[in-house]
Amino acid sequence: MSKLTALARHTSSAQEDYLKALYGLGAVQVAVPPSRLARELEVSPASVTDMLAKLAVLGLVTHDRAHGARLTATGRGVALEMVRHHRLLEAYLVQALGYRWDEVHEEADRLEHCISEVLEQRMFQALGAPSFDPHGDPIPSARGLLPREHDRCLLVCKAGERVRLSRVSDREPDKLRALRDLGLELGTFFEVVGESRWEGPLELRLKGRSVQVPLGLARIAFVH
Amino acid sequence: MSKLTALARHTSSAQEDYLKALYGLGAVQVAVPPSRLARELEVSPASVTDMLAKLAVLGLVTHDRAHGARLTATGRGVALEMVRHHRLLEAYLVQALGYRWDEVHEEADRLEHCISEVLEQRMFQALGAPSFDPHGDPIPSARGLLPREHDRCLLVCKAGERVRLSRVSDREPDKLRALRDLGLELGTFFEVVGESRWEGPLELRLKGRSVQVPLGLARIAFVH
DNA sequence: AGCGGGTCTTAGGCATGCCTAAGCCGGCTG
DNA sequence: CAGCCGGCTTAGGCATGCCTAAGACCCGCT
Repeated sequence: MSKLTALARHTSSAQEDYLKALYGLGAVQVAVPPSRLARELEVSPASVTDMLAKLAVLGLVTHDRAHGARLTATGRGVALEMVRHHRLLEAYLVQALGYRWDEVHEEADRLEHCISEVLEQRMFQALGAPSFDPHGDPIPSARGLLPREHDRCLLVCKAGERVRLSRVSDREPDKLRALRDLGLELGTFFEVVGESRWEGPLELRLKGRSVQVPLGLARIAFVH
Repeated sequence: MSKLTALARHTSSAQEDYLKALYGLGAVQVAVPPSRLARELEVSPASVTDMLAKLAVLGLVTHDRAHGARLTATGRGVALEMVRHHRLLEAYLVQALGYRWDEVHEEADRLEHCISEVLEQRMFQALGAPSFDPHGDPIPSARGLLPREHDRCLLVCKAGERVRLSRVSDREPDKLRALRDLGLELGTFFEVVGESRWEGPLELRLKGRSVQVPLGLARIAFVH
């Protein structure tokens, strides 16, 4: 099917962005309101209406006013291909070319639209068939299956919990840099010493040191 | 200047294609007729007129009806950046990801427009500052300087010459495959046993074997 | 039930990059 | 010297993807 979609498809990079965003907003399970998509992609609601109409004609989404937009099986396939490209690229840039985890998102966002299936394969093999990207997000397999993760946001952890950093949002480079500066990398083991109270920072004990984590950083960090 | 152009610029990938093509057609030294460019890019002459007008407004080309189009210093800079991206990508795909020399051109043509200067740098370093791409074309330095080559087309070699394959055109994958199948790789040493006569094949002696090279292949091969 | 407000869509426009068709222009040839 | 032919440009159109402004629609609240 990967080959079929690749042949049957002439998706533009804008279309791919919409599909990927829909996937990220959960449009496989639930209908996503256009306004949500517009905010996500930073375009006007009118543009979303336009594009959803086009994607519907292509059979990539279903769309009715009452509920919003949902991905079809085909649309989900294209979206997953983009997600796979994105995460694989992030992994490759970090592991093969020495990028830091806060540098890769933007680069991957551009490249994900223009790599071939061959290049995807070669990177995948060069990395030894990785399962996760540098932010701890799972890399979908070629068949589109995602290993499911059961992590929780650092924000909801209770004092006394001993956990490991399993995943971070890849969106905000500056926050990623800040987390690393605090000593938090993927896999870092630590104890939650103090929960957040009155929107104050969390306190962690990490390699013997005490670390204060502001709310905005805890929000993008996930543990298990 | 590399940084200046990168900032001052918002060149589209179409514009970059025109500039690169102009560079390839020698528009640094001589004026290139629009028809030549149209053929090269496989677009209509009218499209070329349109685009040249836009590029002229941006100060990237000069263009008058009498002579044709020439690159300005800035336009040459952008073109060279694309050439550098293209050749570096080709080198990277071959050396780091196991591509064959006939597989890289198309991939590089897409990627050259969307890699950052950072990625360019990292690939360059990962390869150990290479001077040539897998087809023997020189990789322009960041400052835009080209090591100049003095090779000759295999077609004009005389019987008895002992030479080394130094460069091949990267355009036609099937011809590249055929050359490799004949045992001709970059650096391969051989003797020209028989020149082409009446448009027949050349005959080479290569590692003790006698090899027939059709005209169409000899045309894209260069030696020194 | 009626109104208000937010959401979604329609209508009309703009920029990019391509096309075809038609006109212009200049140089070569009869 | 005139006419023709090929190359270049202009004019007008189309598709994509975005926008703003204005209308339609729905839901909840009074």
